[in-house]
Amino acid sequence: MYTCILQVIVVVWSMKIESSSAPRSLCPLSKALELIGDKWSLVIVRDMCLGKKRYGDFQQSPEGIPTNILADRLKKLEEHGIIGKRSYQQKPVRYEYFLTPKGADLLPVMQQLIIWMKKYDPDCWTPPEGFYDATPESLLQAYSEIE
Amino acid sequence: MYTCILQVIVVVWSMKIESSSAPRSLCPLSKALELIGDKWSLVIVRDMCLGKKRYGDFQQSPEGIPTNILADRLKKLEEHGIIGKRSYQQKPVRYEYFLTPKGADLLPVMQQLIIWMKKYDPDCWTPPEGFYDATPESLLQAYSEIE
DNA sequence: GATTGTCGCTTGTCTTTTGCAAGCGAGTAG
DNA sequence: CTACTCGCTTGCAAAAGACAAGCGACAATC
Repeated sequence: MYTCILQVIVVVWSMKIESSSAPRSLCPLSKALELIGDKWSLVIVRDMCLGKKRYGDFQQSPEGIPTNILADRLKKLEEHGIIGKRSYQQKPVRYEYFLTPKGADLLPVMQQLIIWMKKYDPDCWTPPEGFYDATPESLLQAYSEIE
Repeated sequence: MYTCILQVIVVVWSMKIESSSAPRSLCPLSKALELIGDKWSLVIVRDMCLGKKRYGDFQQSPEGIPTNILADRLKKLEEHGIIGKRSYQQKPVRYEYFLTPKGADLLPVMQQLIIWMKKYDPDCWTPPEGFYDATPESLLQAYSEIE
């Protein structure tokens, strides 16, 4: 009897711990929003499109992302395969971040968001030259040229 | 002296009350995320694209949006001109919601999000026939055909 | 005509997330 | 030895979110 109750508790707990909980639905829009539907994730991806790589780079963006949120988002974006990291020095070991193909493929989403916002809020900034012409492939190309 | 302090308090308060606070930056992506960068807003817009109009319709979506969040988002989306509402009955007065041109123009954003998610998570649902071919204009057209 | 039910919310309460500031460890520079 | 940088982590208060219950204005039913 009590054993049974304990088992239920354990199961409920393990459900909370393992695999970041079940999706709300299998709708692709809803699932996408569960991954990147917040105010900061795409700002970080934007910065990476613009060539930023390091923790300090992201911190210096004009939006002023809180440092604990930045650390959390970098971890989640990596868990979801949107970004990757590699160490750029030992002693102490430090990492720089880069877009994976999955992350680069978010470019069309951001382009559409920007087109939409520019249309209804003309005061906001104009993206850098060639931004609308960029493709996920051209972003990844930029990485391979560096190495 | 005390008058001065009171003035300061009034100014700070009025800054909080008027116009929903200053944007983090004028970057169009960042501003767009401040409007619709959350897990629920685009789910509601999606439902409206699919022809849902009423509070109860939105509640019945498979994601199960909490009712207070739904009320809050409908209010905010209306404040930002993304949706509108009109009464469909008196006694008691009840409203139904519809996409404005600004709201309908979010369709390309959602289409790109869905393309992205389908590419990296093939298990999720396939959108209804003709979804990718729809345009903001065709969504608004649907409204005018009803009346 | 009292009761039950529906619709579109609002309210209360608790939990989670966010924002801000401070701290910290492993180094380098002076 | 002290000061400083970088990339975080920790602590805490405030805001937002989730869940359940309630509510007002009616329509339908008993």
